[in-house]
Amino acid sequence: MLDYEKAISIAEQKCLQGGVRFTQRRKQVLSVLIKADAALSAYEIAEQCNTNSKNKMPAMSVYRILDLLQDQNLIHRLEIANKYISCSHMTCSHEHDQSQFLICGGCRHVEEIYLSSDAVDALQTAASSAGFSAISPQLEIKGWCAQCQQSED
Amino acid sequence: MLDYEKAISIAEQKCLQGGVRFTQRRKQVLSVLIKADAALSAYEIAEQCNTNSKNKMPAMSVYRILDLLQDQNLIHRLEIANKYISCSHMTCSHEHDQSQFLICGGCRHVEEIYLSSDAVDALQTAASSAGFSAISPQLEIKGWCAQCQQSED
DNA sequence: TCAGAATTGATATATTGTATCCTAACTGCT
DNA sequence: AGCAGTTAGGATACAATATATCAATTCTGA
Repeated sequence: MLDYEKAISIAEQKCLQGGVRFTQRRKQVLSVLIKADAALSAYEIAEQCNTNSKNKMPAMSVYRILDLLQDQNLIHRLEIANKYISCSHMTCSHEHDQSQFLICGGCRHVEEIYLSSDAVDALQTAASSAGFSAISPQLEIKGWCAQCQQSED
Repeated sequence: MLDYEKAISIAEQKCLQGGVRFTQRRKQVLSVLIKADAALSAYEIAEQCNTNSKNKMPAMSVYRILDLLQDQNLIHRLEIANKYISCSHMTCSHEHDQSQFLICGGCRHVEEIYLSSDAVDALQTAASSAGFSAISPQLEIKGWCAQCQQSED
């Protein structure tokens, strides 16, 4: 899990750089995601916010804030799982332009992995020969986690 | 695009082998997908059915039928796009256990690609070292198609 | 302080997908 | 053919995810 204090201060910086404010509402949403250390749906995030605080967080606001946090590269949206996760590279100083996620088809558990550059290159090549000129830097791969694999037997 | 007549007759066989009936309703849904030669949402399929025929096709039935067709390996569900596409290997005689789709983040256009076995191996290796014992045979990759790439400029 | 921009609130609605229960159609058996 | 059991489809309700819109509020810079 990310160092919470560090992550928040970096988020603050990134928002500043991006010309947007790091408001209480936005901090609240990001905090939930960092502390959860797992992929959560927008409505799960809203629920979390509402148990921790009396100031009601509507789902609508969560979506807006998630969009913004994504623009600032602070979180990722996992399209296969319909969930959101805090960027594990947030506190790194160097640049990362590739993130790969394994998503369990059974329990929807999400695991971040690191592909070899060869594998990434192969994907890029296949994509461009199909007329896709720029593949997304984020790859989602569906699989079966060890636990769900077992219970299938 | 698939040879329609051939595809339908193969679907009939596969259903027979699978111990399920290839009813008119199921044929209707599969026909729409084959003829569309593109990825369609469940509701788009229902709409298509309803313009071609007077016998109303409820979305609920479409979902049920899509599930079944998927079990028989006649169609694929694209989770990133929330759409369905007829299996382009339906009329092949040999086995295929890998399908890879490129999905445009802009227009949601879907393109089927073929990855080298090296690339697939790399994915498998990365997955298993993360505790995912069996990666899904279907890979969805998000990117930007040539057209959407242009209009971004 | 005040105007304009950014942010949030509030409400409605679209889209995608499931749950449930009942009816209709088909199949295999006698 | 007639019946019992299974499979398939219809109908309705609703859950989960997401977007659109407009008004109110808060912040920022001049």
